[in-house]
Amino acid sequence: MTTEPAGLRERKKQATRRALREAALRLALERGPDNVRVDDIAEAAGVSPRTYNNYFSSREQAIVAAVIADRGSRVAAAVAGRPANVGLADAVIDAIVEQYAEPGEDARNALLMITTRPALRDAFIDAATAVERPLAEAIAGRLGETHDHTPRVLAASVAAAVHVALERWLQPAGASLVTDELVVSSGSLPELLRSVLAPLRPALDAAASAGTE
Amino acid sequence: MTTEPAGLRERKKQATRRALREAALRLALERGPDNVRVDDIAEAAGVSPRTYNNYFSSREQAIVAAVIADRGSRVAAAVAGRPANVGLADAVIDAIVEQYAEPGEDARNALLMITTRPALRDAFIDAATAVERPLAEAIAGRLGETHDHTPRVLAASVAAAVHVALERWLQPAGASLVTDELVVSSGSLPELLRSVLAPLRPALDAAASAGTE
DNA sequence: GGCACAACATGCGCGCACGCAATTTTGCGC
DNA sequence: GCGCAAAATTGCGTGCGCGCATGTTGTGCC
Repeated sequence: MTTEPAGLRERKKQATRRALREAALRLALERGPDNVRVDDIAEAAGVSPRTYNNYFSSREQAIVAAVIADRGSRVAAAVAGRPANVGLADAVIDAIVEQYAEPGEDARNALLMITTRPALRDAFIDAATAVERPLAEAIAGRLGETHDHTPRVLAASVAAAVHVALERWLQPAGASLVTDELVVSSGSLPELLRSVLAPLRPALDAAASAGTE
Repeated sequence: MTTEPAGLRERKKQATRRALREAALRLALERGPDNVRVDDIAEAAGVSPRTYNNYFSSREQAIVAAVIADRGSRVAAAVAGRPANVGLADAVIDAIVEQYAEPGEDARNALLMITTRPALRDAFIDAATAVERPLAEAIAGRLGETHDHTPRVLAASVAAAVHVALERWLQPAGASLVTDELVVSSGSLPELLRSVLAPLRPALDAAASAGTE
């Protein structure tokens, strides 16, 4: 299903893409992100600097992409893989939390580097938008063929909530607004994710029950 | 309430900001957006080019800002202004639709220009994110003092839905050729907005009823 | 196999975004 | 008024994003 044989053309493209993002991350970790120019990444990946920008539209994107990789499709697969008797809300929320649970040791200090540089931090947060499209298709699969905007909107909302969670999570110590209250940047990411996704539960449930009626 | 007297400092800043965005839009309409450099905008507004980037982080942002202006605070005000007996969902949805109903003749051909240039189109769509923060506060005001993430998440979801609507609205209908001009594919924007916001209704209602319990 | 075409890689050039440090303006207490 | 600290403006320099024109490589059709 997900195994497209694909032509030589497509395979080379994917190879170049992964070569670029891995080179970007490796160099950034070795010398620090500020001491890596686009030219260096391109050279390390064996392509011209101009070609780099055919794959990534910013320097930060490549570094972040190496950490995120294909989180989008993994989330989509996780949603699709949940048994049919669990509700849509649980399927989606569990899939998100599961895929954002941080794994490897190597990814951990990559994240450490990312969170310290504002530009990288922003790119990382924005990358959450990438789940929207695959997630929308997975949701559509569970809702049956509704050809309105519901799956897109739900997926976009979930992505937006994740966005909020990541912002909160990476916030150094926000200068609070009018009411300064003890806002602890707080607990684990999974916990935070469940917390921000909770308000969307009614919308997910409603869409699911509307689909099965 | 919203009328901060503000010091001279803040007033001059706002004046500069509006001078910049209005100059940007005017020049873009006069000569076409591709024939306007940031230096021109800065000069027309009477500031240095470097200062321009203290206010707007891209050339397109200023042009788009002139059309959007303070839609964020207008939406927030509209939400806050709805009588207390109408539900949160209706308050929010009506406020959004109302503020996105296109008014002036001048704004109309500005939109025409924006929709044709991809860079401007993207900037315009992304600008919908600006409603998030004011809307969150307005929602928080209606929900009473819940100090969890609910208002933020709901506002972000609404913004995301608007995002989807704008994408759909400005999409040149699939892989269309470059031949068209001003093709607004599907129905009216208000209609589209109500359609994409409908799936979020349960979430808004649930938050409201949880607040009043 | 060869040929026409489409997709991709590359070089060039132009503006642009932004960090940094120096300079001017604003707000405030005296 | 006076002076001083915070904030805003400005110039400069550097690297970057991308449109365009051109060379190169994979793909479908006969």
